[in-house]
This record gives sequence, structure tokens and C-alpha cells, in this order.
Amino acid sequence: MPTGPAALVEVLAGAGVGKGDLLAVAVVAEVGLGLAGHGLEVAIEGDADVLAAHLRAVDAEVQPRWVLWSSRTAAVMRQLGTDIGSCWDVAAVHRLTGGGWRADPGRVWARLHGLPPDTLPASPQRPGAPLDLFTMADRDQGDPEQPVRPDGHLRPDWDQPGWVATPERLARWAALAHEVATQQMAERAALADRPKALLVARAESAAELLCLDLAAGGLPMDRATAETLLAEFVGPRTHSDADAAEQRRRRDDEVLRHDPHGRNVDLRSPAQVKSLLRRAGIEVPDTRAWRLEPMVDTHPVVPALLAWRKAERMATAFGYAWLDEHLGADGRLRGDWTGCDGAAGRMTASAGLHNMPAELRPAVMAEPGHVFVRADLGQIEPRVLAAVSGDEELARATRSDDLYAGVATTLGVERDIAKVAVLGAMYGQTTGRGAQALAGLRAAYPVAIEYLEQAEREARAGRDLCTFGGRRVRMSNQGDHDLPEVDARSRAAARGRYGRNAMIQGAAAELFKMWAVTVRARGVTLGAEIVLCLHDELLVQAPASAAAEVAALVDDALQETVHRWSPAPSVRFLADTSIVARWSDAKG
DNA sequence: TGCGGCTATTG
DNA sequence: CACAATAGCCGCAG
Repeated sequence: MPTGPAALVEVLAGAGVGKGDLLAVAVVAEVGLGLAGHGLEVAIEGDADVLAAHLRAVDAEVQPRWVLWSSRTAAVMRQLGTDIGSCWDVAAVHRLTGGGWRADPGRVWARLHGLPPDTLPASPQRPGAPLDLFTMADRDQGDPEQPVRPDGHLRPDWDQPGWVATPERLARWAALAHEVATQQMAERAALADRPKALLVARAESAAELLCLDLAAGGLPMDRATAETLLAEFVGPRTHSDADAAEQRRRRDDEVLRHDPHGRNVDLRSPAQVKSLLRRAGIEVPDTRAWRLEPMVDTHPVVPALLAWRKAERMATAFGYAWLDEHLGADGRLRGDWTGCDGAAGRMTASAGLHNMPAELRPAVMAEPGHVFVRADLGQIEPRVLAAVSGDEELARATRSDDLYAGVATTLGVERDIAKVAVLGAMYGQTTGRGAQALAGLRAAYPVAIEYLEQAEREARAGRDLCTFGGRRVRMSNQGDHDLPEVDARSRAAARGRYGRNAMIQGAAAELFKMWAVTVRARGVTLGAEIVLCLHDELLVQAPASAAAEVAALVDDALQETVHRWSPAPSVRFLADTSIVARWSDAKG
């Protein structure tokens, strides 16, 4: 065991571990850390300071690509003061290659070794499995000090938080992660028809690190502004239950006074609202806003109800309780982030970060001395379609800033028609004006349309799909036995739409994440901090003095990303980038 | 208490 | 009113 960080660095260098080489790490604060790579297996014992010093030294001087079982390891490293820039995240790559969301070590190991999932031993990740581990089978499953059991599965207790770690066990655990990562890498490199599979795997790994940043850092939000806006929409903050009930009653009354039986109507109950509308002479199958919108003039209860819905929504989902729960004393709004959503692979966020009403966005404000660089990708989905399908004619349309205008000219229709037609084709729309224009689209862009229809056919048949970057989209278990037989056709159609769209949404997510992690990596030295990712939009906080530089970096990062990711150099992508004080500020 | 349905918000 | 997500409340089954 090397004594001290300098000695450790020397040992690693002596074994040939250099910049960018895979080096696996497993660490438990106050216990130790294990490192593995290039045939090396190193165990370091020590308290948090000792571990922190070793990690810092290796990261700074060796600059490896850290191999992690999952980003939880990166979170521990961050707590110890080492914020890593790149990694190979075994769990993230498993989700990419295997589809689905579960990616605990036992499952990853089982898939790579061809062990059927239904033989996985019991664990908190798999509560339904036969209880062989914690009951009687320890004897039958060999030496507990060996992480691999005689039956080939990983011992699930090795991955448990309650497992009393030793530095030696951590080194073994790291060695297994390294082995798995090497297999994953070979597997992705072997995907002959997915030349970007390795590139995307590295980007997805880095995206997990970005998610840690986003969760820890949060979104700058000015509390005073937020409270002012809330007061405007839902009234002042209440300080007692009676107060709150009174405020609620007053809000309800604005609607109920239009109804003779209003006293006993619960506006939160769709069925009772339907009855209320019936008394006003309005018969509707449901009470959604878009359905009631055309009837605002038929009876005063309708506009009152729509206004009530708006305020009720703001008060319950984005009211003072939401603010108190998620906005920290430091003025940062924090939620949980996931790097991929289990479907097509977009990032997700909780705490309202992805669906905050536009009316609250003025409260999202850069901190003193800082600005936001806000950038969003224009018309990313049809551009992605042009890229991944290789449709030369659609690629020609991407050369224009406004793709839909070009499509409209080609099709000889209005721009609005062209837009709904293109979007409808990507979503699988079968009715309305978009569907009518589909024939024109097929004639003008046969390659792109065939790409979508091929995906739809595969999906309808229940076969898994694979995005351009090599994300598997599981169709095999997609809602097959939850509805009666009568709906078989509509379920097949739904699967078709889902699959058709997943190929586009998924590839767009790959491109977006690669862009985001490139900005993250390049922006560090300028003090740029990504504070929000929103599917096609990046919000970066930067020191005001570096605003122009960061804005240029964001644009350069996009072109670099496109150059590396896109299969078709002729397809153009563009970002609308602006420097603003508030998220809501006008572009420019 | 858990879960599906309804509703609203975002890209 | 298609594709994806998070989230709250209601009504019903257990």
C-alpha cells in the first residue's frame, strides 16, 4: 500500500496509468478507497482528509477517466473535495446499452455475463426475488469475502450502504467496476452500425456528473421577486389554517356565485365541475381548459372557472409551500436530477424546475456580479431527423435559420401547415391538417419519412429500437397486459407513435447532453456554471466580466458537438444565445 | 394507504 | 391535443 498521495501517483504512473486512462474508484468516507486499473488494485485506508488528499492528487496529476459504479461515487468524491470532470459511469452506460432504468451492479454484471435477470439474488433493488441471501444460502454461495458467488452473480450485500467496507474490499469492488467498464466499452465499440456509441457513452457519463452539479448548485432565484409574483397571482401568504381556508373560500366563490347550487360544489372534483357546467347549459366530455376555451362567451361561469384553475394551480403546485420547500436560504432552487428518463433518455428534474410557469420566470435572476447566458437550440427535432435519417433534401432545409419556411416553399403550403406537418410526422399524428400534408412530406423527403415509418413498424411489432447514438428503447414490455383485448389496435398504434418519436427525441437528447457537458467542461476556467438544462435550452450563470466569452463558448461548444456527433456534415444546427439578467428577459 | 384518472405546466 | 416529463387532488379499491 503506497504511503501518501505522492507515492500513490508514482505507483499509478509506474503502472502506466496516464491521462484519460480508465481508473476505477470505490470510496466510503472515513473507511478508505480502492483504485483499480492497468492490472493494479490499490487499497488506501484513512480518514476523510487522507482520502481527500489522495483523490485530489490522482485527479490533478494522473487525470484519469474515473470509472464509477454510479454517480453516487462521484457524489462522495465531491464531498471529499474532488469534483471530477469526466468519468465512465457504469450505470449510465448500462441504461444506454440495455434500456430501462434499473442499473445496480448486480444487474449490470448479470447482463454482461449472460445471466438471466430472473436469477438475480434478492436485494433492495429486487425485493421480489427468492430470499436466498439473507436467509440460509450464505453457506451455499461461497466465501462472503469474494464478491462473485459460485453461481456467477455478484453478492448483493457488497453494494449495500450497510455493508461494512474495508479498503481491501473497496479495491476489489473497484476492480470489478473496471472489468465491467472494459466490457461495456468493448460492447459499444463493437456496435458497427452505431459509430458514435462510445462518444455518446462518455457524454452520458459526464451528464451524470452534470446532474450532481445541478442538484447541488440549484437555480438562482430571487425570493423577494418570487413572493411578489405569487402575491399577485394567489394573494398574500396566509399564517393560519383558518386564514388559508378563508382565502380558498373567497377564490371558490368567484366561480360558485355563477351557479344556483354552488354552495356544495367542489371545484377540485372534475365530476362536480361537469355537473356545474351542465347546469349552465354546457355539455362536455371532460373539463380541460382547451375544451372550455371556445366557450368563454357562452356563460360567465366558464371564464371564472378557467381563472380559478390558473390560480388554484399556482397556489397548490407553485405556491408558498413550494417556495419554502425548494428555495434555499442562499437563493437557490434545488431539485433532484436524473440524466435520462428511462424512455428516450431526456434529462428530468423535480421541484418544478422543468415545468415552472412562465409567469414565475422573472424571479429567476442572476446573482450580483453575474449574468445568465441563455441559449436554446432552434428547431432541434426536425434538424435531428435530417441528421439521423440522412435525408439530403431535409438537410438542405436545415441550412436556413427557419427550417419550416424552407419546407413550406418545397411543399407549396403556408409555413404553419408545414410546421404542423413536420411535427405531426415526428409525433405520429394521424388526423388534422398535419396528416393531410403528410403525402407531400413523403414525396419531398422520402428518406426521412421512411426512417420514421421504419421505427413505427418495429415499435408496433414490439421490437426494441436503437437511437442513432445507441440508446436502446425498450418496446418488449410496453403496456401489453394492462388493458382489455379490445384495445389491442389502439395500443399498437400508441406504441408506434411512441417509437417513432423516441428515435427523434432520444437522438436530440444525446446531442443536447453532449453540448451541455462540453459547456460544463470548457466553462470551468471562466467561472461558468450551468444552472438549468431544459431539453433544448441551457441556462449558464457566469461572472458579468466573462459574459461575452461564455456566450461565445456556448456557441462554439455547439458547433464542436455537432461536428463530433452528427453523421451528416450538411445538417446545420443553431443556438439562439443571449446575455440576460433574468431568465425571462427578451432574447437578443 | 395505494393507485388510476383528471388536470395543468413545461419542452 | 399527437411525444416526453413532474405534480397535486379526487375517488375508489383493499
